[in-house]
Amino acid sequence: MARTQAADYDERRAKIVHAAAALFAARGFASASVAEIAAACGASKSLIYHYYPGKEDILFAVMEGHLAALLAAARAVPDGPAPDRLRALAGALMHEYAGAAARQKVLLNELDQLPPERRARIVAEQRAIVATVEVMVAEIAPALPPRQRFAAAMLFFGMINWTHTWWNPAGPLGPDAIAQQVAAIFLHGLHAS
Amino acid sequence: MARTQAADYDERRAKIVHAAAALFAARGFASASVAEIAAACGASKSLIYHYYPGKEDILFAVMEGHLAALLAAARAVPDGPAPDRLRALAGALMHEYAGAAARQKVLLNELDQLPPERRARIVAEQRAIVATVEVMVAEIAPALPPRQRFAAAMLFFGMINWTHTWWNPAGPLGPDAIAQQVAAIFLHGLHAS
DNA sequence: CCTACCGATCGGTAGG
DNA sequence: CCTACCGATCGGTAGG
Repeated sequence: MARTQAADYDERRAKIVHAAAALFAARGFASASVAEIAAACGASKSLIYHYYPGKEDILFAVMEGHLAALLAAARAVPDGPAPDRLRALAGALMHEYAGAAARQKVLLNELDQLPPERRARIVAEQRAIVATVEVMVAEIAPALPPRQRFAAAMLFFGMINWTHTWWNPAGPLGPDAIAQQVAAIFLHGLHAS
Repeated sequence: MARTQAADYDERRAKIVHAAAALFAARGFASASVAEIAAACGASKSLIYHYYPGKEDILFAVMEGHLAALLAAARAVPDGPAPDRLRALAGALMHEYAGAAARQKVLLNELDQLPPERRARIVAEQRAIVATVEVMVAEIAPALPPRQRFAAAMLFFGMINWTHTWWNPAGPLGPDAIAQQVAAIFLHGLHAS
């Protein structure tokens, strides 16, 4: 039987992942050192290695945790007509990004730093979210050839995901304002295609 | 007085920048080594340092060269009604990206690896291209509040720039097909806003 | 334009 | 004899 763990085991893991996300976002995965992550946690490097077997495992934890939140947000979109679902998804994603800018940036920029197997798992989860949008596109624009359905879905994610380069969640345009503008452009644009 | 230079001086610099762009795109700036760049050029590490004072200067050259091409493409868009200019710009950018996928990826992913002054210069050049789209937006949707004009322009670039994550230039959808779809969605979407 | 190196710092692990 | 953690240092490699 396993013996007792530190009472705050999960809390500590979460703190490490959080600090790592901020560092990886600011300086890049390869440039940020484990020593910096440890310092940001007020702990020793050995403590980090007690909780994670390696630096790369921390990167994977950052991405997996963020993707799990995105998938949950996508699944929480209520049933209804496709345009409503798309608006709801845009809003849910923008709200998720607003509170997780660092994790979002890491997910988008550091995928190549993962070994093939783990990268494939992340990509598969991303594709699951994309697939939900492809279904909406098929419903909104039935005349669109299947080949362009995927492209259309990716143009939607382009508008949404690119926001991390220019959008300030604390600025005058909140997550809902951006989500509405994205959904409006996409829905009217698709309909006219 | 300056002594003579190698006859193929510019050619060699271009080769270094090209090899570096491929390496930086594939492994990231921090993870790619100068030794790898040298090997890709069939040269020694010292040869690289003869042509560029440091690794970061090579990164800057990759970005500057690519942005110069993008700016030239943007300036080559002929005068006319804003919708026509936007369609032409989308096509010009997609054609530029099609032949420079590695440079495009480096420009989008490694900006943080540049020191503040140089990063500011790159950002300023990017903003110049964005400004041309803001002018088009103002012409297409005069009712749109100025504050949302910038956001709309960035949503356009989101669709365009995000293509580097999913689009295969050699696939069934060529640069013109993507550009047309982007322009159609954006123009119809904006008009209805 | 190369080989031979340097100061520094990396990710990861030893003993206690 | 366990888990949780520390100070110190390992072998190897980075940019220059």
